[in-house]
Amino acid sequence: MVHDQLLAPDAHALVAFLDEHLGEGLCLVQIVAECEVVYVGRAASVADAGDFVVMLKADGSLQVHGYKGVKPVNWQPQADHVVVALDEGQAVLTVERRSPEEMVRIVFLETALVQALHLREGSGFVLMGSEAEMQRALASAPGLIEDGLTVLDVELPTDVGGIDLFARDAAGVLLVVELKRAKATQEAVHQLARYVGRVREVTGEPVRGVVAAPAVTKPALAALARLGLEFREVTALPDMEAPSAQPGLFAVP
Amino acid sequence: MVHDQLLAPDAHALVAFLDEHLGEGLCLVQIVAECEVVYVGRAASVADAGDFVVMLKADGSLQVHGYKGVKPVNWQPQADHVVVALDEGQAVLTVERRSPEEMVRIVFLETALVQALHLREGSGFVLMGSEAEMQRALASAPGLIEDGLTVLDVELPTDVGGIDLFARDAAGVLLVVELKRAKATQEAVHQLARYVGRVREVTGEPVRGVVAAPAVTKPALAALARLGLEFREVTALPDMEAPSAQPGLFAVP
DNA sequence: ACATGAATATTGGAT
DNA sequence: ATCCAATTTTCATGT
Repeated sequence: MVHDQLLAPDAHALVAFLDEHLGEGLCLVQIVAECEVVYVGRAASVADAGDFVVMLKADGSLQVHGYKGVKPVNWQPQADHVVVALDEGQAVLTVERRSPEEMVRIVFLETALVQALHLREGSGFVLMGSEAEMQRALASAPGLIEDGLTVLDVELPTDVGGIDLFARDAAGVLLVVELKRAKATQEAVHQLARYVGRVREVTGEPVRGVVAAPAVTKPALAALARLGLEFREVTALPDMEAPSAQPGLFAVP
Repeated sequence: MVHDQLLAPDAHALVAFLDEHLGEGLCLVQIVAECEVVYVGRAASVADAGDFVVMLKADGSLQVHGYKGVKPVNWQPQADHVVVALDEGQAVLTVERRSPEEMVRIVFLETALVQALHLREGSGFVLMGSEAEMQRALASAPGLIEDGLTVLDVELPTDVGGIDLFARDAAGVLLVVELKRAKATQEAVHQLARYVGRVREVTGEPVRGVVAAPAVTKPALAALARLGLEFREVTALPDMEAPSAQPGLFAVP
């Protein structure tokens, strides 16, 4: 897994190391160094000298990590051009990308460590509790929202956006459902209001609107009331207090 | 910068290493290993055995990186609880967090490398081209949007959200500006329409609406036309074709 | 290539 | 603590 490693290389050694390993197949290269980072593209930024972990993956993605946070200080997704060179005695890494046109340039002032890793691809990954999954679950069991619902459509496109769930209630009234996998905010309410308004215009029928989410913010609930819309609590994941729901998977000892 | 390092440690050695270094001050710990990762919280996920780089920062944030992409396979921002233990002969790392309640659990099957780094905090970081900066620039030079504008307010709160820029045009007509630092989409148009509608209701005056952005999507432009709203091109960054705009900073040889 | 919308979004700021 | 809005959002997906 650890392919190669160099402690405290000088600029020449660093450049040679990167030249050798950057082109390689499934190689992840890391550099721990004091460096300066400049970014120009969608925005522009300058990071003065500091200690960072620079991570270069085989797909051309770059990230520069500081001492805190999940988010890198600087990054570049899927760059098409990675160049390393000696410039005035210092190793300089330039990562470029077309579309959008942007660039990260890293000057290595003092390198503590450079290493090349070989990461075999993980075999399987499963995620549960996405909004897409919620949508499927509710479409096949609309009683979770309300008894007597008949689902007419899922992800129904309108000229103001796609309606998550479109149905008719037990009384035959049209119902638009806006789905959120996390706590619903005012934005969700505005979205719903837009859809409901459009459906009313198009059909000429009365239309109910429901935000379905595990929770609502207080202002969002007030906005719903003001607009004559509704909230229904729906959870994205099976209740973890009830371990029988998904035996094995959620049983974390 | 490289505080400590262990190649191919067994489970005991790994646990001891982590116990020693995880508590330490400004310490970033990395583990390169074949492992399994389980996450339960806002959603839930399982990653089967694969090679990953696990990064633990001093602030309690965790990320698990695979062979590609800027985004980690699994992560946890600012966890409050990090525990490492031996479980059936294997090192197991558990990272927990309250609010929201969630957890990542990593079982290390075969560890290639563990290292503790000490990253001194970077001294300075400057970002240019944010929307906030655009707002300040336009507020102090509204002529960039249109001649004769008088700015009435910035970030004006209404009950349907905050208006980026509120002004009166040369003819004295109210004008609502929705600002976007990147290409404006239909979402921006809907937002603007909402603000304009609300301001019309409240003031009873005619109100113009403008999306100001470096570009618009074609559907968004159509929506603007349909709603009687306008688009104005405004760039977030000084033109990089004109290197004199910001001498030095944008001059990347 | 363009446009849209979700995300375990993360993060910072305001209330 | 809660809520909102920006983000170099990234990323997958559909057209």
